[in-house]
Formats: sequence, structure tokens, C-alpha cells
Amino acid sequence: MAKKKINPQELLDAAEELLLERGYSGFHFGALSEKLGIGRSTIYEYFSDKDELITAYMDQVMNRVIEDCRECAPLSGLNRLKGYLNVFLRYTQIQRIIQILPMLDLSASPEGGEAVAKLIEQHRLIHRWIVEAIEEAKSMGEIRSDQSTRLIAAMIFSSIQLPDVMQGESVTGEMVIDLLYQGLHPDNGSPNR
Amino acid sequence: MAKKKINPQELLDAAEELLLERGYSGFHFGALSEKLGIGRSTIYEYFSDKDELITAYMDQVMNRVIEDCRECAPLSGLNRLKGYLNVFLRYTQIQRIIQILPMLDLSASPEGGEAVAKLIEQHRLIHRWIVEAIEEAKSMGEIRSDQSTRLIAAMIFSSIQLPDVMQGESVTGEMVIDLLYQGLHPDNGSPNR
Amino acid sequence: MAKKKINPQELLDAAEELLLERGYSGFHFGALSEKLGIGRSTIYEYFSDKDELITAYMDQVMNRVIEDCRECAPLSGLNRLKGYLNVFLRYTQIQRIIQILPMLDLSASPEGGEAVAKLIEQHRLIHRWIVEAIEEAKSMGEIRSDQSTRLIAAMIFSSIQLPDVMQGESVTGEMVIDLLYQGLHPDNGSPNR
Amino acid sequence: MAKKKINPQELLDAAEELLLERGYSGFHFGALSEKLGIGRSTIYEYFSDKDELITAYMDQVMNRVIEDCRECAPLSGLNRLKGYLNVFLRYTQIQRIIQILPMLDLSASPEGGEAVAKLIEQHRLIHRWIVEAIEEAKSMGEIRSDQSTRLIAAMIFSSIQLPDVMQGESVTGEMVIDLLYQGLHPDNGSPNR
DNA sequence: AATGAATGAGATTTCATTCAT
DNA sequence: AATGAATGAAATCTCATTCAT
Repeated sequence: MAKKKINPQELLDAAEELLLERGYSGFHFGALSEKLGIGRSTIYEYFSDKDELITAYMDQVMNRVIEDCRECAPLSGLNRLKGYLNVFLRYTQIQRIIQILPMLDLSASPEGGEAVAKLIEQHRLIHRWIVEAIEEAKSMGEIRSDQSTRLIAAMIFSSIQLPDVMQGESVTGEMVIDLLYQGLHPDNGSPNR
Repeated sequence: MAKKKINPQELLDAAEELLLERGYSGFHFGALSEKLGIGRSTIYEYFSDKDELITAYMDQVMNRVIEDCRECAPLSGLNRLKGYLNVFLRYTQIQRIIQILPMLDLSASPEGGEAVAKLIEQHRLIHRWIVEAIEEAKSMGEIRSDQSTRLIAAMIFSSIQLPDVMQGESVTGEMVIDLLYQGLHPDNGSPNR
Repeated sequence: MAKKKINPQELLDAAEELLLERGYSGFHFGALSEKLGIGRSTIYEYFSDKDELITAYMDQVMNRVIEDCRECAPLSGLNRLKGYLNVFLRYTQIQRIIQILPMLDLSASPEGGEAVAKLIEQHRLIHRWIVEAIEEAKSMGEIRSDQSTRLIAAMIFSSIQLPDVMQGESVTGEMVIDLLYQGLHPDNGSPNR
Repeated sequence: MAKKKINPQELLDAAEELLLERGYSGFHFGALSEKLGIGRSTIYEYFSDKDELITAYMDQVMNRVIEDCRECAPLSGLNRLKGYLNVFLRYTQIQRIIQILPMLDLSASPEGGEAVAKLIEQHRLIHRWIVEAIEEAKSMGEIRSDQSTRLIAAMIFSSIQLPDVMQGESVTGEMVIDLLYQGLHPDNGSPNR
């Protein structure tokens, strides 16, 4: 009846909400159309199938993350890491989204496969940037070089989900870096440095 | 055809494999029965529906984790934290499993609801233990007291997924604690302590 | 294949046929869709489950019966009873349908429960009307007052299934009332009144 | 474990309870075995399939009814009718059971078919007896001969379900016959005859 | 004789997707 | 461009029935 005008971005926004609320399996076009107050079949005018929509959404988030990360490029070493962390803590979703990724490549239509491959590639790219920043910080003498780069990278990467674990209490990249930098050792530096 | 004997534990083991391979939405009794070479309906003799099986599986994992954590009780402060971390790093699955939890409590049958509530309670219990260990370590002077207990707890909790992020390369609780303890500051302690 | 247009009323009509042919347990959406030459899942666009469809059907029949009974309101006493009987004899189905009722309220979804409760209420309403008509007839001196109102009501109520028992041979309310009114006593009234 | 001794009659008794409680579709071997506290498969030692059990049960009821009806043979006319009515009012179940009959002959295994045919035959037999008694009563001048024998028979037959309609209040054959005999006409006979 | 365990056939239900308007 | 209506394919679930012990 009421022919509501649709804008593709609205679709992606609603998709995000739904994905985060119900996860991949609870994500139906039925629920999506209901949330938007549009007809179920209307979605097909924009995305040829479910996985394409999800992929498009994930792609969008990834692009934003990548873009934000690129803005940290001028920074160096520890500051870049801090910058990355702030980005990650802003995009809480990506953690969950990354976990949805493997569900897509099974039914992998040829083109779908490419899109997923691209996502995985971007994922690796971010990891590589972190590793580079760590190595730079090490070579600059900013951080100790006797800790495993991979482990540090992994800890920073997994910090992505801190906001989830901390349930509401806000965390910033500075806080995390401070913790990692100072360490828990009671004799490390001065408390109020 | 051949009436293969089934043991409930096999079911849970296969369920774990399937859940980790395909996630909640890719988890079907069809796939499970195929994996085990048994009739689909046989599974219903053991679990009255899909969610009950998944809940039972999660319950089992949680119980093991809790049990293993309890074994750390004799340790104190930092050592207990190290112990917990080692437990978490052993049970990589729980991270993903915790993310499946919210999918269960929607359709929540009365009893199902209880089971899920129990899981959430156990989840909180573990978090409380971590907090207690951190506070003990602080009061014992083992770690600095000017870092947020909640943030430390969150970092330890989110370390659960390190094995996932590090894709195969092994991590131990000692490594993580060492990193957190020494910190990244180049002047902290002696490198080879 | 060919997307046959469906009208909800057709569904209820076919459902009636099927219910009367095969009873509650022989009533499947499979059989229904076959009878109508439509896809099985199409039915779910109209009724969210089997019981809802059956309840909707029964509700429709009940409403018609109630409506027809209401039309007898202007009549009084014996004539109203005659009117009711004619209605009942027209809706042979309700007898069987009433027997299906108890099968529905077990699984009773919240809303389903209400629908069933409504049916039972309507059922009682009709019974009350019969009782009232009998009492009126008694007070008007149309019928003897030394017979149990409840028994008379029950006999009229159970006449509903006369068409079933008489297998094809037609019965009218007049015939039944005549039999009940004159009685079998050979000396009652004049044979050819 | 506990090997409970089973007696075939118990099975039929429990089957009756279940049939009346839940109808044909709610009648499962699972429910039956639960009610008796025996193993589900044990039932197969006594009845080779579900329909055979139901048929056996119905057969038993029918035989009892037929037998009881035969005991009315010495009576004549109106008294025999009264006798039949008393029998019917004792076996409330048969009404429901007769409605289950048609559900059996669909899957009709060859032997099952015979059993069902037998039931239908017995059903007709009873109807014939009623007709004979009515005709006898007519020829004896006990009842008016200007009322349709078939209608009278149908009314008596459908009285079977009076106990159901009257919900608990007891009815006797005498009461029904009295009502039918005296009729509702206020001038018929003396009230207290 | 009694049973627990396993299963296949079929009913119920959900949902992505297509199609005509 | 937007939608309501219809559908097939696949998943969930139930139950009569078989089989080995």
C-alpha cells in the first residue's frame, strides 16, 4: 500500500542492527523488512540474495575501519598502535562480523567467493599494519623487543572485543595501551607518569 | 541399516565439532547424524530438540572450565590468574560458545530458559573469580594497584580468543601474564628476568 | 508452477471438506494443499499453524450458527425451538467439530487458548438459548412443565447429529419437534393433526 | 529393568482411557506405554500394530454392547427399546468410537479391513434391532404408527451421546423413553401417570 | 516375555526467492 | 521502484515399527 521510499544505506544500517541483535542465523529478510516497514521482496531490488547483502554490509564496515586506520598512518610506533586501538574500540561489531565470515564461503557463489576473499584480505591487511607498527615501535626503542610481536599483535587484535566484555563501561585505546605499556609489575615506572 | 550403538558423549563431541565448524546456524541434526552415521531421529532419543543439545554441550564445557578453574584455588594472586589464563587458552571454544548463548534464550522454553540462565551465571562466576584474583594480587603488592581492575579482568577474559587470532601458533598463560606483567615499556625490569 | 491465486475462504472451505472426510488426525497441510492444487507452504501465509486454521474454521461455522440462531429470536417458545433445530440440522458439521475442540486446547498457545475458549463460550451460549426457549415454552403452557428442562435441551442438542445417523435421509426441525411434541403414546392427540 | 507383567486386558483398558482422553490422533503407543509404565515395544508382543489394537478395543466394546442388547431380547416393544437405551447410556464411549471407525479403513490392511467391516456390520445390527423393536411396539399398538420409524430409531441412536451433553447429570433409559413417550404436548396424558 | 535403542517415513514449519502487478 | 502473493527446498520434529538382547 504505502509505498515507502527505500535508500540502500538504510538497508545496510538495519542489517547491522539485526545481525548484532540476532546473529547470522537469526537474520532473515522477513525480520529485516519488518524492522524497516517495507515489503520483503523489495530487498531483492537492492541485493540479489541474502549473502550479498551481508557481504555488502561487512564490506562497508571493513572499508570504514581500513579508512580510519589509514588516517593513523602519519603517526608512528606506539602512537599508531594507540590510534589503531581507538579505531577498533569504535567498531565493536567487527569482531562478531569476522566470526560470520566463515558462514558465507560455504555456499560460496563464484562472485560471492570473491567478495569474501576480499574481506579476508582486508582483515589480513589490518593485522599486517599492526605488526608493522609494533616492529616500528620496537626499532624506535619505544617498546621492549623481547616480547613476541605476534603475541602483542594478537592481544591488540583481541582487544576489539573489550567493549563487549566490559558491558557498557567505556574503554579507550589510551587506557589499553597504558595498561600494556606500564605492565602490571608494581615497580614499573611511576604510577602517575 | 546396521543399528549403530550410540553413546551420549559421542553426540556431544560431534556436536562440538559441528558447532565450531559451522556455527549455530549451520548446525543441523541432519549434519550431525550424517557425521555420526546414525539416523537423524535417533538424536531425538537423547535430546528433545536442537537447543537442548546445544545447551547440554555448552553446559558440559562450562562445567569443565569451572572445574579446571577451581583447581587453581590453592594458588594465589598472580599465579591464580596465570592458572585461569591457562584454562581459558585450553578451552578455545568457550569464546564462540558464549556468543551462541544469546541465540538460545529467545525461543527459551521454560526449562531451556533455566539452563541458559545457569550458563550465564557460570559465566559471571568466572568473571568474579578473575576479579578476586586481581584484587588479591593487588593487595599482596604483586601488581600495581593503579590500573583498573575491571579493565585487567576484561583483558584477561578476552584473551580467551587469542588462540583463535593467533591461528595455530601456541600461546600459554605464562606468555600472556609475562606480557601483561612486564609491560611493553623498554625500561621495565630486566629483559631476561 | 502456475501461481494459483488463493482466497482465504477457499482455504476454509477445503479445510471443512478435509476435516469431515478425515477427521483431525487425517488433516494435514499436505492433503489440503493437494486438494487445492497449491503449494504446501502457501497455507502458512494465511494461518500460522494447523491449529490456527482449524480454529478459524470452527469459529466461522460457530459464527454462522450463532447468527442463524439469532434470527430465531423473534419467534417464541416452541417455534423458537423448531427454528434452532432447523439451524442445527443444517450445520451437521458442528457436532463433529465440537468433538475436535478438546484436541486443540492441549498445545494451546496463548492466543490459541483464547480462540478455543471463545468457541466453548459460544457453545454454552447456544445451550443457554435452548434452555431459555424451553422455559419460555413451558411458561407459555405450550409444553408440559413436568419434564426436565435439561433433558429436553440435551435431546435437542444431540439431535444435531441426526443427519449423520440417518445417513442421507433428510430430517427437518418440524419433524423432530413433531415427534417430541406428540410423543409416541398412541393416544396422544389425533394422529393426523 | 523392572519387568512388569502385562495382561492384554490392561492394555485394552488403558487404550480406552487414552482414546477417550485424547482421541484417535492423540493416541500413541508412547503415551499408552507411559500410562502403563511399560516399554513401548512391549505392546507389539500383543498387537501387531496400532490399528489392530484400536480395532481389538472397539471390537470388545461392541461385543459387550451386543451381548447386553441380546439380554433385552426377552422384552418386547417399548420395554425392549427402554432396555436398549439403558445399554447405550451405559456405554457412552461407543458414540466416539463409532466416529473413529472411518479413520481406520483408509490404511485398511486386508485383515484390518475385515475387522472394520465386522464392526460396521455390528453397528448395523444394533440399528436393525432398534428398528425391529419400534415396529413391534407399533404393531402392538404401544406407540403411534404415524411417526417415522427411521426417525425414532435415529433419535434413540443419537441418545447415546446424552450423557456427554448432560455433563455428569445422570440420565436413564426410562427418563428418555418417558420423554419420548409422553411427548411435550401439555395435554398428553396425566403428568404423573 | 519384556525391553531399550535405533530408525524411516512422513508431518510440521521456516525462509529465501520468484513472479505478476 | 515497490510490493503482495506463491512456492520449493530444506530443517525440525513425531511416531509407528523393527531388532538385538
